[in-house]
Amino acid sequence: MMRTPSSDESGLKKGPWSPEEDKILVDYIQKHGHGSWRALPKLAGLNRCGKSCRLRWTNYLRPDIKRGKFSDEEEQLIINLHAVLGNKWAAIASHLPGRTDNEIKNLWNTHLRKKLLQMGLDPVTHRPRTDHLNLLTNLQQILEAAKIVSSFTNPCEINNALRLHSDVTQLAKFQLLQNMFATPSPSSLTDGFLHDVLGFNQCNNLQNLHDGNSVSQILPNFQNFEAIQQPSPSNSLPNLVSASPERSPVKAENVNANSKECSNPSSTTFELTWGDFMEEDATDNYWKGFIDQHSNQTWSTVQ
DNA sequence: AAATTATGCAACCGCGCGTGC
DNA sequence: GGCACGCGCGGTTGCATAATT
Repeated sequence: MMRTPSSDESGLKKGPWSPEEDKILVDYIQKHGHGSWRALPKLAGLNRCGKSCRLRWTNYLRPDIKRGKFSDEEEQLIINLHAVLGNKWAAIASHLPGRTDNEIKNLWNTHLRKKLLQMGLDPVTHRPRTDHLNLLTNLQQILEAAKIVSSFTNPCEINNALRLHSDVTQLAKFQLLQNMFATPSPSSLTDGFLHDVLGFNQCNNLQNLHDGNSVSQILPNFQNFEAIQQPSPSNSLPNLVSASPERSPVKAENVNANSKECSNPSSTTFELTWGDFMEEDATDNYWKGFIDQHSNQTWSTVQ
């Protein structure tokens, strides 16, 4: 780990610290305090710059440092503090005894940032994401489903799978719009975006209308989606959802009923729960398993 | 089993701020 | 006011290790 030991043009050592160097630094500071960091290396007999000594001490050698895995409580505290303070790692660290700004910054960049993204939250604003990248992620999952659909040979399977695919597409669109509506004057909510990406026609003035309205007030065919949207205590949602629906059984036919953009609005007969959609990874295997299961059991009755 | 890719994290770097002259 | 210096912060790097192919 770390860099290869080396020295810069001034002859000072750089890179990882040896146990001997650590001991010299610890011994010196325990005896004399750090005083002037700039003067410390010479006084202690270290071939390092003062900056390197300060970093090594504050991030690793300080006796009050707490090492080891962050607890769930600590992680949640960091997320909460980050929502208020932003990337002020030192300020955040001051609320977590024994943790350094560097450690917290690393934790954020390697774990917490991804965690928020997976929850459909923007790691900068902590608000639901409305950017195209998130949409593309959702659409990618839909395309994965479509890929599986295309592997079917039974016309009945294809018909039912396409209906499911249409429902999921509608759901993704609905959630994207809902997140956009939650943002004051979202820059991405343009007519071009709505037409080209979501396929909506006659969306003039939607940008102006959105403030204070719910999605379904403007687009009535999404009423049934909105009816099932509820806040969720869960913090582990796949990218498909940005808003947080609670696990609640809903018949697929309800989803389909008002989906005018669905090529075949007739209802399906199988039952699915939103939990099936929301709380599993939308992977090939997941979709395959999901579709296989339903095609084997109830889909075959739909002709 | 080997090669490749992804991840974690200690350490470095540049910049801005505060302080003293 | 302007300059120099020291310090601390946040962003980034690059290596070791883990995971995947």
